[in-house]
Amino acid sequence: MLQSNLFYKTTKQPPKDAETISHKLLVQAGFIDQLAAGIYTLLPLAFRVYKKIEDIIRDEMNKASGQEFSMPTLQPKKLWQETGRWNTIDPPLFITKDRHKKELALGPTHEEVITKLVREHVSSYKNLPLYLYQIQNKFRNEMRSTGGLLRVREFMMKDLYSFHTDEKDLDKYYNIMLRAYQSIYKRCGVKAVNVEASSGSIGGEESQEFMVLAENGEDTIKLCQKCGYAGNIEIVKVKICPKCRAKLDKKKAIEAGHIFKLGTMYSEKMKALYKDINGNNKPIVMGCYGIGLGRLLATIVEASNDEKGIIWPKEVAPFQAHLISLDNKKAQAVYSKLTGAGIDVLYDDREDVSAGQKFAEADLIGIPTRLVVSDKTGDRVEIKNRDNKKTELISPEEIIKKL
RNA sequence: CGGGGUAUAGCGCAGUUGGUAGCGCGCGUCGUUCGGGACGACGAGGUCCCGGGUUCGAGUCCCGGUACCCCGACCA
Repeated sequence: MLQSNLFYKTTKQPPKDAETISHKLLVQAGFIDQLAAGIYTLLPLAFRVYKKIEDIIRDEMNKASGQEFSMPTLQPKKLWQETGRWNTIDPPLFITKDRHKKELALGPTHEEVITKLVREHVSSYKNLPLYLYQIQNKFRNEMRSTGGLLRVREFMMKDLYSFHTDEKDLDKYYNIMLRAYQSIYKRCGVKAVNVEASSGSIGGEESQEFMVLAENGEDTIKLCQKCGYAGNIEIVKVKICPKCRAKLDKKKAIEAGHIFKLGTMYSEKMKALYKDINGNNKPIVMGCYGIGLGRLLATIVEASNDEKGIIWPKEVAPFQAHLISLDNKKAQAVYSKLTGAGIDVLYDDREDVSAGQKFAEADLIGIPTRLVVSDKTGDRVEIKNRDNKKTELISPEEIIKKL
């Protein structure tokens, strides 16, 4: 990609209203644009990162036997009245009306829709277990949006729902999801701790949140340094670890994912039943597993930056390498070699921009590998990683091997 | 929804006692620069958030709205 064609714009000054580091950097580096409170456009740079995160999540869900599909955003009131959540869900629903004055909600989550679907398609224990997921826009009528992409009113979310004959089978799959989630955060380059949590208005029996330690976190967790136990302060009121009795540390964290054992609360209310081996009707046992993609993107920035800008972890970076040209004739040849080898390169081909500005922008954007071609580099290329200062002169062929 | 703030050029801001709007960045043209956000000259760019009111005159004072941000409660 030629940088002269890339739709982006960097600024020296952070936006006036930005408080969190991810909000500042994502705006300054030209990744996002605010449309209204809690509503953001993902510009091409951010969209590239978003797609990488989506691919990782999709890969992990598929490995865990999830089947991807897509449910509607518009959800009829009638369905939500079956669970009683039309009026009680918090944050409240975004409600709209069709031309016949029928009320519809913009989906904040899909327990109702999927339970309706599954009760029609599943009738026997032979149809279970079942794992379905989607990656789709969610709408939440929050009282207040905060911190740029950290809490918004419209966002992309992966939600997987699992259906089982009994609690034991749910427990088994819940642990598979737990590991899949840990793998997602690891691949996205952030350290997440899973903590015991309260289930909020989703409800259910047990839930765990995945917390990324960060100054700007809205949550506080209690962490045991000795045995690794962690819990949200919403439920852990004690000062001493319930597992090993060591002292608990309080830490600020961002909730980057949440998984729930729903049990039979939805299936009972909505009559989602299956016949067991003896021909008896039983409520389907359910679990749900959610992760917000935009929040994860911002969380990565919160966890990985320096005074100059963002430092993207390799697997989610918008480009593999940032080729900076201080000599276009030579750089063009390097660019052709790299793209010919299938490497995704952002090539700063601009001729009317100073070297200093190119470097400053490169640091701000945060692509992990920086390549420079100039009259000083001879027939080689200077390579430098975003997260350290060491530079090295190597041949284009060696770069292809390294990347 | 309760409390606190802000609103002036694309962005960040200044604007004195009420006298008809300016700075920095960015943008355009030209020239000089060219390895850490270069410099000069010229230039374009305004519903001073909206609606009323006071006044000879309102960015500025008064009243009423709206939007956005922060703290609280809730969430991925």
